[in-house]
Amino acid sequence: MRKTRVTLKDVANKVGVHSSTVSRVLNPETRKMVTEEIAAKILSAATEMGYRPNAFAQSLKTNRSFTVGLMVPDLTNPAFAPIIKGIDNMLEAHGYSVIVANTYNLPEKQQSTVEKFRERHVDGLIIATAKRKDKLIDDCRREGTPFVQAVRASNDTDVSSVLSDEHIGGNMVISHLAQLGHKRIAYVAGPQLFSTGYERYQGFLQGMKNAGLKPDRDLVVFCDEFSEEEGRNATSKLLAGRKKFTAVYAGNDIMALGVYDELEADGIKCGKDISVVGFDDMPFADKFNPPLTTVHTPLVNVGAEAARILLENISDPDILARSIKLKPDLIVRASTGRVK
Amino acid sequence: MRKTRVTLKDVANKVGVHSSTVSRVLNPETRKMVTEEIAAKILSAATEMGYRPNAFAQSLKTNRSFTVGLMVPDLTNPAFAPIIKGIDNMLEAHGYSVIVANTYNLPEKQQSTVEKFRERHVDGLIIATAKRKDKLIDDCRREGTPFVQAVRASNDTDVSSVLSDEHIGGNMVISHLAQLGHKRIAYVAGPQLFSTGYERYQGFLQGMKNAGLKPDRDLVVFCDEFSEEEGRNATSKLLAGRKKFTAVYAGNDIMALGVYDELEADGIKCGKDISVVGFDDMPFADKFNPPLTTVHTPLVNVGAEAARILLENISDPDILARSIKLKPDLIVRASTGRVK
DNA sequence: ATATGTTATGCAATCGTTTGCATAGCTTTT
DNA sequence: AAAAGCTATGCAAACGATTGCATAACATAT
Repeated sequence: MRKTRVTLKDVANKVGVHSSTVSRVLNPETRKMVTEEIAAKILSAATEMGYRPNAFAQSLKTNRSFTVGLMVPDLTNPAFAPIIKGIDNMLEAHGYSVIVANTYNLPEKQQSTVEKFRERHVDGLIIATAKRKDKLIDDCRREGTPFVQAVRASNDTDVSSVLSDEHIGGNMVISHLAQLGHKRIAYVAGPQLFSTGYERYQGFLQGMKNAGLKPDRDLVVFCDEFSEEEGRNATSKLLAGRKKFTAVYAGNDIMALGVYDELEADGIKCGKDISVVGFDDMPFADKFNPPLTTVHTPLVNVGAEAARILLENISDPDILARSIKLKPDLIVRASTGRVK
Repeated sequence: MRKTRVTLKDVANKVGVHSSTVSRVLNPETRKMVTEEIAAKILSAATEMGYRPNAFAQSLKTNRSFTVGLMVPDLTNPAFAPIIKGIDNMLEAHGYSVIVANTYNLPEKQQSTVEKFRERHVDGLIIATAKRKDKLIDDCRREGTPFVQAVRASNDTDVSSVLSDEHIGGNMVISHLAQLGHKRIAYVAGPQLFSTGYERYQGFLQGMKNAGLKPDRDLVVFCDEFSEEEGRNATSKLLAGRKKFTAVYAGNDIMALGVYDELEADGIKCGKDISVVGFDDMPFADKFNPPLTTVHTPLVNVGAEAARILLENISDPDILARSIKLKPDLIVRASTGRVK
């Protein structure tokens, strides 16, 4: 029951010096100010007594918490795990801790989360919840705490962000499908109020153009969320329409799963009768039935880069905003095939 | 650029009272000590000025951080997402923030993480990394910070834990398989140094006994980690052996995926030729090929209960340790079928 | 009118660090 | 040997909140 933690003063008393001297020794930057012999004595006493600095006291004095806040919509979405991993690994290596919060796409939740983070004086924020137009981002900018957007970004040009290049992804998908002979390609679009939903749709349009295909308005369905259910709904709408299609390209892998479901329910074999493509390459996308052809976005790297930029921004608050788009890859699996 | 945060003193000056009065008003417990009229004035001034308490200063004084540390082996494992969600939701509702750390099953990492948490003076710990015999748990117990184990637990009886009831799970699986006519059931065991690996194996043995079946030593393979690769290796060993088997029960879903791979590679149809069962019911287990019959462990609840117990333990440190085992369910899908 | 009790507020110490400044104890210069 | 210059350490004031104690101000009892 050693409830009483060892403090600077304890160490100081033991060695017979003043606590400020101990502080200087324990801080690498100021270590050289004190006589080597004494420093050594202090160091050994500190480790022997098991001294650990009190992070509160330090932070209170220095106004740095070595803590960053991370906002994600819902970490039950498996695509976020690799992102968090990338963030965590990068930050941890620099002595930072990460506080995670789910916001479930609820504005109030987002607001309260930012306030919580402010109270805890996080040194920076990573925001993976932004809408294309987001008051929250304005607030954050005004407030002054360094932050970077990851995965999704608002339209603001003067804030840093790390995304995957959704346009290129779209191009790759369509050119792949076109090569397989597909012409009538349906698009199941994610929510357009998120950059992912919007940009991927733009990528689809551009890809069609580049492939010399004309997107059919009746073969595009917009969804309200990136969910299986919305994927199913969209697909049933497509099936109910009178327009034929030979391939479905979905706004993300989870929606693609919904597409699978609804097609199968209609007796249609995914990958044989109709090709399906997703986006993200979420974990286990290769295990689905059939294994899903999808755009692999380097999720771990998105996280890591976001963290890196944030660190730069923390150490130099006046650095200019940077936007990074990471190149995705097309992963061809069994859900796409030559048009019948 | 409002870098300067509003402090208690600022509010006090504005209203013309002392900062201690403001403190009392802002703290619900002591609000009644001050005249209503003044309290109202302070309250409105505080909100108007946008006062937010400085968490460090508070924590320094009160020795409470309203922060808890969470250690997981690897949050890339999709099974952990729901657990974290359960934890986060519960703690958040009580004003706590969660700091997550991956330890990748590395003892040094675990050690350094606990130290980091100590520095940050977390009010409690949730540990999902424990081995059956774990020095770390001893350390934590000695140290005195409240903690609870989740998912996995050490053998210690006097520490709290929240697990799923692995034995019952095993029974359900075996009785299901027996009912389908399976007698020669192989077991791909997870690492025995984790309670999950060990208890599930015990559950398998017990289930066999209850079903009047004799486990065949040659049909049990022990793996070093809960990974697809180990699942594959184990399966190839089983296939190489001369003993026939009609079903494979794996220590968790991820290993079951490895089993799938290796069986398919051998031209064996999972669910038809050989039945396969997993454990956990990880997200998207219903999307695999074939959809996986598995033991559903209530992951969100495991997290939530762990958090609840921790909260109790924080508010009353002398409370006695509690161990909760949540009842799992068998989810029958297409990976199991009548024996051929 | 004085003594007593009650209550609302202020004072000041404290939590454990960090850090600018003062100073004691040297060394070096002249 | 006195003056000047270093350097290593200590002193004490922060940081922003909480809280036991003192006290001013008023109400009540005698």
